[in-house]
Amino acid sequence: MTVIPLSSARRSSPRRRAPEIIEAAARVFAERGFHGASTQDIADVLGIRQASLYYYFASKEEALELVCLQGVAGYFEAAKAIASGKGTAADKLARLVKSHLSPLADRGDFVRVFLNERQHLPAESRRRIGKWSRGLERVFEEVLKEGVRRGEFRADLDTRLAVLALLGMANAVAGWHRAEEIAIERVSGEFARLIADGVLKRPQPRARARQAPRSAR
Amino acid sequence: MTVIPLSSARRSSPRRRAPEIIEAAARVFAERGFHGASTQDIADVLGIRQASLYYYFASKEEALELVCLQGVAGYFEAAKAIASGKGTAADKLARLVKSHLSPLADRGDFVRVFLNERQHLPAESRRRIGKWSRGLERVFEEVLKEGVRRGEFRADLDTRLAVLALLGMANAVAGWHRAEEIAIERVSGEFARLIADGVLKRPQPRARARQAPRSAR
DNA sequence: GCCGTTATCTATAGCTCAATAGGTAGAATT
DNA sequence: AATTCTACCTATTGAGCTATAGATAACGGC
Repeated sequence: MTVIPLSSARRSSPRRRAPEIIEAAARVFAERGFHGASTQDIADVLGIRQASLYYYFASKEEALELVCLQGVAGYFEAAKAIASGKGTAADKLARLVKSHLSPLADRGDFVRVFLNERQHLPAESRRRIGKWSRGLERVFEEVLKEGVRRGEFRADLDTRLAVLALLGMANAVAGWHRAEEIAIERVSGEFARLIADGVLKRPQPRARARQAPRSAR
Repeated sequence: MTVIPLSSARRSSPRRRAPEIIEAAARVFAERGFHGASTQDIADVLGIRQASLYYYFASKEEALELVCLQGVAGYFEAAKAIASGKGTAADKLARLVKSHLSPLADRGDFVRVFLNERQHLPAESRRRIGKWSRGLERVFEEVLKEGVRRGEFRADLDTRLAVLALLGMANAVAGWHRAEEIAIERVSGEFARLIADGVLKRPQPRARARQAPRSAR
């Protein structure tokens, strides 16, 4: 018969030794977009032939999924660890921002591809990956709600909109942090301050009352 | 000879009656991205044949440029009018945000295409269009600097980073304002508040000292 | 009632691209 | 030493896409 049942099982295994290949894909996808990039472009980066790529992935779309997966990896876990840890809500928020921006330094291409190209994933993997995003939003929003409950944050804060604002602001960094020559550490700090205090100057606060005045929990 | 000098001059004129065509292009580009969309897709939206599109534009890239132009149109002028008008810096900032978000309501597709696809424009038109962006950033930054000078805003504010944060936050709205069912008016208000005040609750300010305590100018 | 213009159409050239088939040199395994 | 596996290669197919060429139907002006 025409069946070669091994091949499909085989094909999914040798991916272990392929980090270079997906890194090249990430670079190319980040630069030209998924549809704007050809598999030839990826091969050129690696110095191999176009067809040789198919030893490492079964389709261009699978390559995109692998890149996107590395683009979100760890975000949720890191955020959850911070949210369920110690500290005031304001402290947690600052640390969330910092932790959210730090991957830009060492795998910016992956993050950019996730942010800009995930829409071109086939429906199924898009939904699978989308869950991480929504989970992350939930973690951020819970910290905001906690802050409101504890009286640290404004009672009239729309936490949903605040999350979207915050993530929009943070994710946009991926778009310019190369062109602007500035360390992400610096950006994290400034953003945390901006989110907490805004731009307005206050009639200096007598006591720096950041500790929650309400009862525990 | 082989020259048909009329044709190229002709080609650029009948565009007057073509708003439907670029709107269809905007919709398709917004949905699938420039490279992910085919001219066939655009024709399908309009119910005409693929080749007929070339009566309205000379190339797919020109179509993208036309869409992008409508995606930025007016932003700079509106912002400049606000910046050079009356009011406190905080008021101006709030109005800038509102004016920046309002085009999303009636030409969201154009704005989205400008934001996400302008990178795929040919170098020349990309640079031409990029000037509007940079001009807009400058207007925003000048309002921020004015606020600092007048003592309305924090003296230690990094105005460049604040602009990027603010625009990142605002531009991200294009990505979700459909899915989240919320009026942009509402978003503008909440964002303006967020930018000014941040999320923190203050030990209630005695006097709502928003008027500049410094000398005029 | 002829003529130019406008807004389409059909047909197709020419190209790029993803993906498959099948081969092979060298390293590792037995 | 023979065999298997790994990491490529060459060659090609077939689909899809942009853009051009040339025809035409409807219509308004003269």
